[in-house]
Amino acid sequence: MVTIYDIAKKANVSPMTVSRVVNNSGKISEKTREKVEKIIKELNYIPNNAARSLTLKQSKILSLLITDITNPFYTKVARGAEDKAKQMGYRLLLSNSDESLEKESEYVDMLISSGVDGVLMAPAGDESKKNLKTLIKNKIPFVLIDRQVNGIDCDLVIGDSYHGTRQLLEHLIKQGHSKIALINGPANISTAREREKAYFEILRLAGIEANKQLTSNISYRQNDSHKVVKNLISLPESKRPTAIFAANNFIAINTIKSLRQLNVRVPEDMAVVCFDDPDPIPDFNPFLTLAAQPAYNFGYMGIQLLIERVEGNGPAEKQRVILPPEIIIRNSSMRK
Amino acid sequence: MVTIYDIAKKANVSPMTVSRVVNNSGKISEKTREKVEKIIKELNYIPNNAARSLTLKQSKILSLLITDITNPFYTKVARGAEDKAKQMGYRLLLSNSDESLEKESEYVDMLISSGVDGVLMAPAGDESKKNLKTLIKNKIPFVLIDRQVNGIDCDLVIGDSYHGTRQLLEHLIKQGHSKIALINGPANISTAREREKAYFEILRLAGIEANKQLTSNISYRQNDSHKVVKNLISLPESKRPTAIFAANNFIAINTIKSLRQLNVRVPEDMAVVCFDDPDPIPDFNPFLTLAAQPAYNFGYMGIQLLIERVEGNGPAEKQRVILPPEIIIRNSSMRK
DNA sequence: CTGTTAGCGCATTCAA
DNA sequence: TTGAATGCGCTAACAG
Repeated sequence: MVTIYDIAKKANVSPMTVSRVVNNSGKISEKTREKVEKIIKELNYIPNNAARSLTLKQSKILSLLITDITNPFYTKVARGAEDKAKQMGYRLLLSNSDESLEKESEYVDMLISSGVDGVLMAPAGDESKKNLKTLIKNKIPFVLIDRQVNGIDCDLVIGDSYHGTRQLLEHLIKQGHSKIALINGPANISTAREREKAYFEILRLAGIEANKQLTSNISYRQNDSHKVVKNLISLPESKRPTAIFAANNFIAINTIKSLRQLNVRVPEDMAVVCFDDPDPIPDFNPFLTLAAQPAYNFGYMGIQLLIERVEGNGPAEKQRVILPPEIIIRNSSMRK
Repeated sequence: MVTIYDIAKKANVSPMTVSRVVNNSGKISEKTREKVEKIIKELNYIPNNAARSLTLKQSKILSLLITDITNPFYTKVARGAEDKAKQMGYRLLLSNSDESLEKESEYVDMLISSGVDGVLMAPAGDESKKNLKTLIKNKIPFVLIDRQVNGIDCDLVIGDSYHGTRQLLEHLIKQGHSKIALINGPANISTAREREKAYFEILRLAGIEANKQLTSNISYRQNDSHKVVKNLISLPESKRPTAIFAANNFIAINTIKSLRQLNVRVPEDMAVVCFDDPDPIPDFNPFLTLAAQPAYNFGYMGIQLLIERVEGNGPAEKQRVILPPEIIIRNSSMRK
């Protein structure tokens, strides 16, 4: 490994001078700078970050802790986060909590131990509070994306569940649906709670009586929908829904898979709408009606807020960025 | 920040003893261990990795450097890599080269500077040789996945382009196609070269005269296919292909998009097959006929080989793992 | 079984 | 404008 000492010796200067050249700090004569830089190139010197972060107490590494890297939503978040981080001279450590609190907890410890400067996190659920407290105790700034956590006041980049839900449901209602089921994510995740609240409110405003039998909570990522779908289908005709509002993309896909297995046609027998595009390439399967969230921006803006905190030039009060979804109406919800 | 010194003082032992407890190394009396562990919990001590890697010259961080995080193929690779890394007590730094040599080069410098113990990498192309040489110079072990690089002898986990191509083409031929176009990835990527070689060989074996006009090279990830598709379509009927072999999932999707825009029906007017599933959730759109590669295993085994190298218990000779694809025949290639 | 010494590579502080 | 001393938090090597 090449160190500043090697450079220093060869250049006949002190290690400190080399450090100054590398970091562009202090005053250096043009001559020595050139001499040192030449040798740096010659020897292929690359600074040792472990040493640097030990002295500086900062690593220029940020962490993105998400819950499901296979979900195109988070994949785009990662893209945005990475781009912004790179642009600002930070590296990004990407981790995956798998919607598991324990995994999240393990990762948080890892991250602290790795000395990351900040964490951009989609919390696994409300119980993530414990992990966030750990971050606070260790003075590591964090920004939450996509989901909030009760009792934690911090910078946020979230979507607008209310308006997304509203537009989706109003579209269904306009299509003539009044029995609309909600297959929701877990109740301990803020987005699910918000979507459920909006669901009931909007039905009420539309003069539709909501039926608790039509709502359920399952995982955002595992394939738990089959039983739920079966239940819905087996309801007596008078109660059976004609439309399903799936709280996210994976639930929607698995729901449609289940419906197909049960020989229920979409959209003829059942309309389906959801949040977030399941497709890595947009518009390839122009089928699902959905509320597309600007995932890339969740990541991009999230990192931006985070870096402001890390570098200490953010405003005193916490910032809440709310990004509106775009409703895309396609076949899965259209009466033929 | 809590250090071993804080623990040591409170426990009335030496820092070294604390270190031993933390690392489970050496002999420690049950009594002192308990005492120390209690205080560690009490003070919420988390080891400082920068310091540790500075002394140990290893960070327990591996890097996964891929070319496109939005591609479900790599997303699954990341999953596999992460799972194996975690299981072995390593963390994973995930980076994205965007198929760009310069980005890759920047990342390689970053990684070295971060002191990663090893790199699992899908090289952007043959010119990645330069970046790999940098790794070698810095004595950082690496394993290549998905793609090889001319002139670099190293551990590999790759797919079987020949057999995948063969099965795909034989299927098309069995369907009665003889004018089969190849829309390939860039010629400086090994998978593209291998698929092209296989393409010509298999056509020859089948007694089909290949026509260079029917083959082209575009990017694996950008949407470059439109012009190519247009050209193919505008060929005189006697030369116009009836089937397209797309070298990867994104090319296939973009190709189909273009075909739709040009009012060419798939599969009625044009069959399409490709490598790799474009869907994050398998079997949701049971449409594309494809050679599905075991992406998860690319990552999982890649990390396994890498850790063997990192820890110095790999075999002397380089290991080449070749994972066969699974052919999934669906509608996009079926004559009605 | 436990403690002391020394040094990993770098940048801050102070001195020249 | 440059350099020397010092310490960041940790562990290997040695001593007791």
